[in-house]
Order: sequence, then C-alpha cells, then structure tokens
Amino acid sequence: MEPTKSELEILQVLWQHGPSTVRFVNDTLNEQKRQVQYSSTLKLMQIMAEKGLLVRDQSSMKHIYSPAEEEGKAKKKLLDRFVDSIYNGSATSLVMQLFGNRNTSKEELAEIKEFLKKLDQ
Amino acid sequence: MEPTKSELEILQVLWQHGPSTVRFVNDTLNEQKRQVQYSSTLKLMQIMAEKGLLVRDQSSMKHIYSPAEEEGKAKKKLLDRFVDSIYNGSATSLVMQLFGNRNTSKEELAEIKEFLKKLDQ
DNA sequence: TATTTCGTACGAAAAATTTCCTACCTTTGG
DNA sequence: CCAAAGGTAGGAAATTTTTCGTACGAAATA
Repeated sequence: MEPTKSELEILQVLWQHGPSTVRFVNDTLNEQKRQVQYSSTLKLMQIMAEKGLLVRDQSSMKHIYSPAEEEGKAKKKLLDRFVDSIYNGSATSLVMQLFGNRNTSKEELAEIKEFLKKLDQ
Repeated sequence: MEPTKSELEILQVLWQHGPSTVRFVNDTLNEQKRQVQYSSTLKLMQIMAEKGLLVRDQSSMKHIYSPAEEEGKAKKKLLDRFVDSIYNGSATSLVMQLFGNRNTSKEELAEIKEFLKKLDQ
C-alpha cells in the first residue's frame, strides 16, 4: 500500500528511531517537521496500523509501533514507483537528470563511480 | 506549486504530445491510463491553469493548454523534492539503492558510467 | 484516597482532491 | 433554419486525507 505524505513522515521517524510510542513520534514531528496535535498523530498511526503500514504492540499500556516494512525495501518501492511514473521506468534518465545540472561534489561522484565499478564484478 | 497525482498525469500527456485541447488529453488518459469523464478532465485542467501549472490559450474556441514549466525543469524539481524527503538529500544513496539489487543491463550501466566520466571534463 | 497526568478510542469536522451533472454557447451538417 | 455535435463554465457531490475534540481508563503522586 502506498503511504500518503503524512504517513511517510511518520514512517521516517520510526525508521530513524526504531519502534516508538505515539508520544515520541508526535514530539519528534513537532520538533522536526511541523506543529501537530497528539490526537492527530495517534489517529493517523492507528489508521496506518489498520492498513498494515505499521505493526502495533499492545502488550503494554503504551502501545509500541514499528514500520511493517524494512526501510530499504519500502524506499525501494517508492523509488521504483517514482521512476516508473516520472521517468517512464528509465533509471538512466533519472540519473542523468540528477547529476546533469547539479553541483555534485567530486567525492560524491567518485563514490558513485566506485560503486558502479563494483557492480560489474 | 506541487502537482497532485492526477495533475501529474495530465502534465505527462502535455509533455509527451505538446500543447493540446482538453478533448485530446482526456482521450489520451482514457486510452493510456484510466477511464475518466470529459468534464472531470476539463475541470482539473481549468484548476491547473488557475494554479499556474498550465497556460491556456483561449484565442480560439477550443482552448489550448500547455505546461507552464518545461518538462526537464519540472521533473528536476520533483526529483529533488523526492531525494530530499526520502533520501534526506543524498543523491548518492538514491543511486545506490536504485542499482543495488536491480538487474540493470550492462548497456545501461555503461551508459551511466560514460555519462559520469564526461561530467568531470 | 483524591487528583492530576498520561494513555487509547471514537466520531466528527475540516481540508484537499477528484468526479461529474447541468446549463448554455458555438459550430457543423442536413 | 434546425438539429446534432462538441465546446466551456460553474457548482455541487463524492472521496480521500488530515486534524482534532472529547470521553474514558490506567498509572503516578500528593
């Protein structure tokens, strides 16, 4: 299932900090992103759990939520969908546009080249 | 301004085929994407024109709509936003994930390497 | 024990997005 | 000229997404 924009924010917090309570996620959102009411975050996380985007541990009173999918996998899916919908499935054109008129550091470029070289082996 | 999902579909048609009438866009959507009523497409394109996403030529009775922004520029913006929000701004991690566990063809990889090489010069 | 604090649940409202009905005008073909 | 076909405009409805008020229970604490 495709996370909405707000859902993605919540996922990011959980990926970054690991399984968390609603309180923690809400505080983090308020610090890092934007002002939002506790009950809004709660509601959204409950919905996400229903949808299967999050897994909820209710064994203690303070429920603990975790992402249902591992960060890399989930992001890969998002990335693939992005490539499909915007670049018509061509990863190459994406990369070209990404670095085409961007001031990418020499180090970054070197790192990528090194990475690509290793892919061949 | 950030195009919504449906708005993006319309933009794609216009980028692909150039300035078009609502009728043409609607027909294309119905062929390539999904069933949608003419008046829905019309309405959405009118809204997009108001928002400044499209430019409308009303000189003739059949209005001609064009994307307000050139394809490359607009997609670059979308891409940058995507990198920022998903990969925390790191184009490198995006590329690595993109090719990490993907069966990319040798040709594709060679092309990218060639491209990166040229960037240095 | 009484009170305050902190948690979940639920429903509804608000906002954003998408869809379509209907009215009405212009053009085209008979 | 008249009817049919094809266009725009506008409002309203439907859907999806987001937000929050409120009720209520459990836990901590004075």
